[in-house]
Amino acid sequence: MSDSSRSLRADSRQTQEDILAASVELFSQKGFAPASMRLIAAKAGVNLALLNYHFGSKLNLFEASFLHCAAPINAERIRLLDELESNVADPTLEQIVIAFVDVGAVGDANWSRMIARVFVESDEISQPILERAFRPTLQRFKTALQRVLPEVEEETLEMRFHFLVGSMLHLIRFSSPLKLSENGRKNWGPNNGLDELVNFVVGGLRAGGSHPFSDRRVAYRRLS
Amino acid sequence: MSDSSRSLRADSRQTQEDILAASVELFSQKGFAPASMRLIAAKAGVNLALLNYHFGSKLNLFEASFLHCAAPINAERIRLLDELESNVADPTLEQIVIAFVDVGAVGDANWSRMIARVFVESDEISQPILERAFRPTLQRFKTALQRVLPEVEEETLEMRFHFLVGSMLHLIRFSSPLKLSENGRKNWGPNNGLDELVNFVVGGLRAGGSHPFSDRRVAYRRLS
DNA sequence: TGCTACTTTAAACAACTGTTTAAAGTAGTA
DNA sequence: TACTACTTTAAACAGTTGTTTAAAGTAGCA
Repeated sequence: MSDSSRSLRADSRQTQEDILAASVELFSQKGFAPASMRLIAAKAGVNLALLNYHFGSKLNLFEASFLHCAAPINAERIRLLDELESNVADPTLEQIVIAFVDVGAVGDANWSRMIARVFVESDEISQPILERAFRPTLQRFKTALQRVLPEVEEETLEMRFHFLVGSMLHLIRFSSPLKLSENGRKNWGPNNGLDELVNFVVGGLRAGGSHPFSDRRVAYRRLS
Repeated sequence: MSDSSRSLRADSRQTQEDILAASVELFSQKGFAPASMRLIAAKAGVNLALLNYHFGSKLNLFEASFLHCAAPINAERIRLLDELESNVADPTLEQIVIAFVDVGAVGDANWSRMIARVFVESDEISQPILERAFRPTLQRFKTALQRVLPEVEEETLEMRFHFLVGSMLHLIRFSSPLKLSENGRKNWGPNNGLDELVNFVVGGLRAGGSHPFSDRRVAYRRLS
């Protein structure tokens, strides 16, 4: 069973790769429910039953598709952070953010869209998958961020990291923002808006505000 | 047909309200596809055929559910902004952001989750619905933001507004961030993290960085 | 060649999907 | 009471869903 020279012929591996490529494309574009097994099988050019034969169930296939994209992306993130910390005396906040956010270089555009998709599936599907896949990476970056932002409280930093992820996922989800004017789509410039994203989240992570929102809101509402 | 005293008895209106309440709850929690018409009908306590009778199709019901939540929320946003601009000589960036972000006071928690859900459905479903419902509100706030942030270029500001929306949706989607440590969920403090969100996006909107990302990345990558 | 383990196939399964239909029910009007 | 317009109901429609099954196919080994 574990003898790799006898089991797993070349055809089987190729089949599994074809299935994964097709499912990543369809899951990332349509989401879990609308991407049917038959659609995936057709796009992969394989028999329908092979999906269940090789991956067990649709949910397993979804998780496998996610890990197929998330693992190399997170590995690259860690690699960039390692490289940064071993080569530079004092990594800047910007450099750390870039190492986390610039995931487009790994795989194709569908890979990051696949990850973004998992974040918005219903909790039963996404929660267990996400926590296992991302905790180590998030922990590493949190530590790195704490070093360059010692003045930010730990809980505040975690939330700001959370917002960073939200901005990034939103950028991945939409190739362009909801258009504000009538005349078509805006030009996103170079890097698909990544440079603007970095500026934004660096500003957010560094934000100084510490007044509790509730006080300000009360004060503001009393104006009227 | 437009005679309101004859058509639309009380029972019919009640039925439609029950259907809308149930569909908002199920659509917001499960998304479009997994929330079946039968599930919605059961939760509303009405006959299955009434959903199509009153709303035409599932997609129409989805759109109606969205508008049921989005319209009052956007109205409240505009109202707060109007109030702000007519009562205060120079509204601060923080006040404008709060007027946009503090949507929890309208309806219940499902309302904002319903809106967040539409943003992550597939493009065919969400794109036309979103643009029509949000363009006026986004335009108004964009103008208000431009006034307090004259130093930020228009396109940059639009993108930063885009990231603001992403952070907000992410906060709505997750009641708590992916936990970074083993010991359960973090405490989100008062206002469900809204105060932290405001600090973060205000910092991001004010961010000074204007160096193009591509240059920095090249420089950074050459370090290794 | 016969044997074994693995892979692929077409067909079928039961359950569920959104939607429609025709009939029954309801209430106000003439 | 008969008439009208509107609402509700149970049942059925045709199509799709994920998954399973039994048979056929394939390749390496004795």
